[in-house]
Amino acid sequence: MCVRIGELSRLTGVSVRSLRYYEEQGLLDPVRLPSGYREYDEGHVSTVRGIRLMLAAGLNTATIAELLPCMTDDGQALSPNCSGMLPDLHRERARLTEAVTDLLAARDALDTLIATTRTLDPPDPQACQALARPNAVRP
Amino acid sequence: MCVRIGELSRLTGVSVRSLRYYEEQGLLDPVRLPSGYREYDEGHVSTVRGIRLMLAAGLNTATIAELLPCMTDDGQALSPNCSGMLPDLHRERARLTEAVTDLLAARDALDTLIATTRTLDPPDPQACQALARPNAVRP
DNA sequence: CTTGACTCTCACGCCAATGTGAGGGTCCAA
DNA sequence: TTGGACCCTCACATTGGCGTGAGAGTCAAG
Repeated sequence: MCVRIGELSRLTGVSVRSLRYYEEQGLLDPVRLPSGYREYDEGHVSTVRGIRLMLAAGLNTATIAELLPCMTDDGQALSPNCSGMLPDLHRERARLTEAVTDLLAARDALDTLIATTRTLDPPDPQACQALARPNAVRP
Repeated sequence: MCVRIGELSRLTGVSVRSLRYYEEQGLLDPVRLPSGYREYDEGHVSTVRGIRLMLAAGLNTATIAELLPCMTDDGQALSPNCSGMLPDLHRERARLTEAVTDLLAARDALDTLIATTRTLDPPDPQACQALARPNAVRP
């Protein structure tokens, strides 16, 4: 299987621009034809899927670049291939957990606002001038 | 209580630059002395804390600017002052929930990677070139 | 009055991933 | 051979929260 960048883009749903960017960041290295065209194979499809997964997890390209060499293509996706990357993975996991904690804390704050608002439910909604002025701040 | 920006920065642990930025974004409006100096009070301290909480939760300043006018300072937490914001609050709550879901999904993906790595535990650790690079983890 | 700490307002820089567009080659089918 | 689809390489723009520095004013202590 030999595809050029446009086809790989279609296969993966990732923009051509992003594919070139991943290459620039050392995440992909397609074969170059004499014309300068990039040529990819099935392995690259899996790699791109792995990249997207990790990006979605909030990892940056530098981290992904470290992890990729440790992964092998099992035909469907990438799976890790060496245990040395475990500390990195755990670190990233901790980061995600912390992010979740932050979000939940903020959501709790929102919930408090919502609950209190419901119980107060002021008889004079007009009292909140801010409703008329989108950008207004504390009066 | 009357503090200027440097002291507020010390009280909140937020940089002077950030405090000015929050003002620029409509999140704070300190009194201005004739000299042009900003002057803050205790209420601003709580406001800044609220801002940091929401920023940490991934809300942007525009959203925070919408929420802030509906809060009053009760010393520790912030409580709502108008019910007109309820739909917005619910919308933000939903967004936060979705963000949490996404992060958890990403974390699950990471967990899968971690679990697979553990079980594979390759017989040839040297195969992972990443381990030899400066930024690599545990030698 | 001087000095030094503090403050002010611009205004440019940075990061990260990606969009966008210019200007120009390549390939293939009609 | 031509035209249109595809590809190339720059290179600048974007978004948001903030760092940083220049040039200048303010203020209180010595």
